[in-house]
Parts: sequence; C-alpha cells; structure tokens
Amino acid sequence: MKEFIKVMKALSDPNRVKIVKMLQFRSLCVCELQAALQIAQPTVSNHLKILEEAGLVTYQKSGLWVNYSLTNGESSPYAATLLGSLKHWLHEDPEIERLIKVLPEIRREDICRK
Amino acid sequence: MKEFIKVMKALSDPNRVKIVKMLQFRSLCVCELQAALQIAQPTVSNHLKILEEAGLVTYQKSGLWVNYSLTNGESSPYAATLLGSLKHWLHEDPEIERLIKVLPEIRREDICRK
DNA sequence: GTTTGATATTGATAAATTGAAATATATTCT
DNA sequence: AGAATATATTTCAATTTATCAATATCAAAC
Repeated sequence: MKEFIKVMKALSDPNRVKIVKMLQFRSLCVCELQAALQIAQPTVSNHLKILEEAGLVTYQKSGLWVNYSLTNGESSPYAATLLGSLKHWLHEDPEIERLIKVLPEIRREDICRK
Repeated sequence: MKEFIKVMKALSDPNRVKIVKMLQFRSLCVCELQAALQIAQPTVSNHLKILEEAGLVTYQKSGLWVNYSLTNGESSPYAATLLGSLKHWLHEDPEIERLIKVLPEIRREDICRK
C-alpha cells in the first residue's frame, strides 16, 4: 500500500508530472529542468527526489551534471504502469505542449555555464 | 492536467484506496464504509466526495441510504484506467485483505438501524 | 589546494490536506 | 407536522506539502 501511495503522491503535483512528460523525450539535468519549469533549483531537486523514491525516475552522474531519466519500471510495478499510461496522456495539455515545444531550445551548455 | 491531478490526489490517501477496493466487490452505503474503516462518518462522506469529483465513484440514492459504487469510467479516462489497474493491485495488501474478509459480515441492517 | 559551478540539503513559511466535533439537510415513519 | 435516522456540510486543529533563501557538498579546472 505504502509503495502505491508513494507513486500516486509523486504524480499528484503538476510540476512533477511536467518533469515526467519532459523526460519522455530525453534525459535532462537539474538546471535544464529548472530553466523549463521556472522554479527554484532546490525545488526541482526536491521534486526529483520524490519521483526517484517512487521509482519513477533514476539518475546518472556525469561529472558535475546529474542526468535524470525515466526508469524502466523495474523497481515498482505501479510506477511502470503509470509511466506507460503517461506516454499517451496529457499530450494536448497546453502547459505540456508549451514545455515540449521549448525543450529542444534548452541546452545545458547555454544555461549552466557562465 | 487538472483532471489528471484530481484522480491522482484522490488515490493518494490510504482510506480512499480502501474504499475503492471495497467497492470492487459490491456497492456500499456510507455507514457500511464507516463501520469497515472505523473512522468518523463525516470523514467518510468527505472522502467519497473527493472520489466522486475525480470520476472514480458514483452514487444512487435509495431512500435514506446512499449507495456508492465505482464508475464505469465514462467521466474520466484517467479514472477508468486507474480503476482497471486497481482491480489487480493491492490484492495481497494485509489491510485490504482484512477489509475484504470482514466485508460480507458488514450489513447496513445490523449497523445503521437502531 | 583553491576556485568554480552544478546539485543537494537545511530551515522557514504559506498553503493544502486529513480528521473529528458540531451542525445542517433530507427522507421516512408516525 | 413532528420524530427518527442516514448522509452532507461546516468549522477547526494537527499534520503534511510546496516553495524559496541560505548553505553545504562534490567534482572539475586551474
């Protein structure tokens, strides 16, 4: 039950859903997500932690960057199913559409490096 | 997005998930749910309202009683999918198992009428 | 080793959520 | 109409959550 609730709660926040939808296209680092969502960096990190503990996302460190991506759902069957459904859902949501549209223009080289 | 979040939030509470799992077996009135969950009646009513607004449950008035049941998912594709998945999920959860076990013994005639 | 830059953690605060007690509504029965 | 009863609504306290500012961590470059 606890595991199920964790997944549901993780997907009960619009910003976290947006993160998942963006990660469907490619893996992203924290600063790229921050630039897309326009919220504070610690807030992004916190959301990612909640998504990770629910088994929805995973990360890979690459030097100074941390690349987040969707899991294959090994850790949680609930996460796996929801991630599968979310591939088809919210495609025509205006906020999601806008995010996906600007996603190609968001590159860590332009954002993070000074 | 809002509609999706509503469904996720509705299923983010253990008591509401328990209600859904019980309604998989038969429709139930508020006092039966209250007896099973052992929480205050207004709390049950409130949970039911949240589930209803998410498109997960519906009700039918029958005299003094209000019979709640699961929707067929017409109102929300998200609710429909989640209800479908929940049929297979949480079967072996100890709390759910206990509830399903006592469900046949819970009859409104024995509980509500004085 | 010191600096730089990306990310994580901590602390504080406002908003949302859960649950219960009190009250209101509505239907049935007398 | 009035009483009884099942459910809904309101109100409030306790807890949780989302967010940001400040700080800490940690890897890379100099």
